[in-house]
Amino acid sequence: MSVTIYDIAREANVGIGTVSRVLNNSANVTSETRERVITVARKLNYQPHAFAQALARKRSNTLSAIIPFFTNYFFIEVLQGVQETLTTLGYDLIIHGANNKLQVEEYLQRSMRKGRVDGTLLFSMEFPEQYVEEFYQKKTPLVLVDTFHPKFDSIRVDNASGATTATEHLIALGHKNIGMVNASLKSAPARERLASFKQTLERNGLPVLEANIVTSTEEKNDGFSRESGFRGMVEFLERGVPVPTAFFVSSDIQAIGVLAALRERGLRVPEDVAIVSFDDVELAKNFDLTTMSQPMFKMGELAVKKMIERIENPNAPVTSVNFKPSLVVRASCGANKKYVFHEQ
Amino acid sequence: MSVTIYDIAREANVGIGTVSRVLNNSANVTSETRERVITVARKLNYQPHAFAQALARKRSNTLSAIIPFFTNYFFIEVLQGVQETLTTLGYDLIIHGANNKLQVEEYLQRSMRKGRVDGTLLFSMEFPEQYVEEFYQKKTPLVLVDTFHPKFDSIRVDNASGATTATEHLIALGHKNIGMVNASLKSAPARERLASFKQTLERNGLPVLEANIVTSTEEKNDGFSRESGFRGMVEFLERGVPVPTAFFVSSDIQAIGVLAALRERGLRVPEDVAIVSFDDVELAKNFDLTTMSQPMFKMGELAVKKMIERIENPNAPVTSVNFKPSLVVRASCGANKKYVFHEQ
DNA sequence: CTGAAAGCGCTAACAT
DNA sequence: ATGTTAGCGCTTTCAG
Repeated sequence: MSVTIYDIAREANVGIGTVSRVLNNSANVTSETRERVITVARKLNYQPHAFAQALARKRSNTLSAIIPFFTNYFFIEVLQGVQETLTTLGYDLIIHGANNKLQVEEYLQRSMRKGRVDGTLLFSMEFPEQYVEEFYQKKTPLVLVDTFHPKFDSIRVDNASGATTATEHLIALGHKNIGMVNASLKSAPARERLASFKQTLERNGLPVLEANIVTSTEEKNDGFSRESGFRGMVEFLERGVPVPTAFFVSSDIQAIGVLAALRERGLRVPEDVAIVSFDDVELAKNFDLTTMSQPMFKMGELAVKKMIERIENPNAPVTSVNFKPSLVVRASCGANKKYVFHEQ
Repeated sequence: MSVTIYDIAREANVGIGTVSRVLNNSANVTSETRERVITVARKLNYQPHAFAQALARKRSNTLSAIIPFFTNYFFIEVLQGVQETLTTLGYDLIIHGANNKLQVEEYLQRSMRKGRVDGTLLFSMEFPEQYVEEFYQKKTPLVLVDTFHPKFDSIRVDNASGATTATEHLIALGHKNIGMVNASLKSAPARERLASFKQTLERNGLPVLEANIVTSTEEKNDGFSRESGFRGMVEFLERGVPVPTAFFVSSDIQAIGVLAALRERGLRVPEDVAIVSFDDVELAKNFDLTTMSQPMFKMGELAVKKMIERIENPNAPVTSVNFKPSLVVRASCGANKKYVFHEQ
């Protein structure tokens, strides 16, 4: 069988209490006995039994993350931040991939299961209203990532700020007629990005033409997809209205579709049409997309920090932090001389 | 505090043993008392304490997966299969993202930590030789996914079969001069795909021209990247040799780069150059790539099944299953009339 | 400073 | 059929 503190205690001629004390670095142990215990533990290659610890400590040192398994991999990068941070803190991460609301609820249920996890992270999906009271009352540690609810801690991207920056960049480049290719309005980020886009236009004395805005009606991934961008732009071009000299696109993945549609029509990027998108996922680099970059890894790190704080202080006031995306200028906006990678 | 079997026992006027028995569906309980216990448990909203169970059962019902966090997301799809299957079996999944060998070793160490997990899944990375003995001796359940070691169970893609099918498809389409864009030879799949490509050519009486083979020397992700494909094809075109009428590309992601390089040179796909790639990740669909499809979700499912079998029978002979990829014909090979999506 | 003992919540062997 | 008891491995009083 595997080695326990009893084995160490026997071998080191001490009580198990002492062994536990040195293993946990708690005070009041002679450096002499401490040494002895440590030596024996190392010699025996002792490994603490996580569950026994969890049971005795009433704390599992593990978190769960409920993530959408279908998305554009934005969350994967955030998850990486979560996971690395957790590792340095000695926590483990259980993941639950959810593809629909039902599964989210099921996993939320599990999270309530006493003792299993110390807290849960919910990614990019709405927290179901019917669980609000329960989580709130029981003070189950919960941190929302890329989603929001006033009663729980959350970490988000400042869509308003990002859309504003993107639009202003296009305006600064001299564009007067700017369009937008948006995802489905079912998605909160899509709504927020649209609103700020319009406001920025107005604030700069530019007309807001509904004819220049295309909104996805696709179900899949709320229209944050390449096909959605492609079809959106194709439909737009068929409207026969004058083509704006620039477009703000609500995600990189859509922008890639937009690029294809534009090229099919013989329009060059950025010479004929400038593009600024949103997210800065790995692919954006490949397509030389100017885009609003989100500090995904950092968001993951912060999510963990918030969670730890919440676990340690269940009654602290709810916090919500918004990360302001930063503009990454590549070729698609035309600020640089380069052509867009795949359109050369 | 939360409700325990003691609470249920008291309320239902039975012993905790009985409560445990009905909760575990073990035999020998009057249906009358069973009813009573169940009713009380439900009324009290009893939730078993996972760690206490794990401690008593000496089984945690959780697995860990060590995954590369940087790859082309092939593993994400496999992971989804793993996760869903696990959920239906009542298992939990702890993930460890590793970006280098050191981290793999660290997580492997953790896996040995008694009691924490019942087994571990290692994805797409080599199992370090120095751990072989230890894992083998201790019979720590281990299943390798998309990687191989003779001493442990593994689930892989049959690269030889896939490369053969891909090459034969091109030959069947009438191509006589076929090139290959490969990833780094550091990667076993790349080596295997190359070998079968050559063999298939020979077997069909076609010449194997080294000048028609481009091999990536990129470190990052072993050359399985868009940039790698792009640069590879650009370099090839600069060699000035006659351009083959078809290419087998070792991954979808590289093929996307190849497409860009070809188009830059004014070569159309599939009219001037036909392409067949490998993987069938989400993007392949978007680019209308004819490719070798791997049943990723199924591989995940099977990995879990193998793991369960291994846990239940630690001494069973080691198994290794190879999934034969199947050809998915889209536009890039020219078998269909359609043009390649982004090149229209 | 340290040993002994009492749990943590549950399972399983042992009685009855 | 069901109650009782002894652990599972560890933490944490409580004495001394």
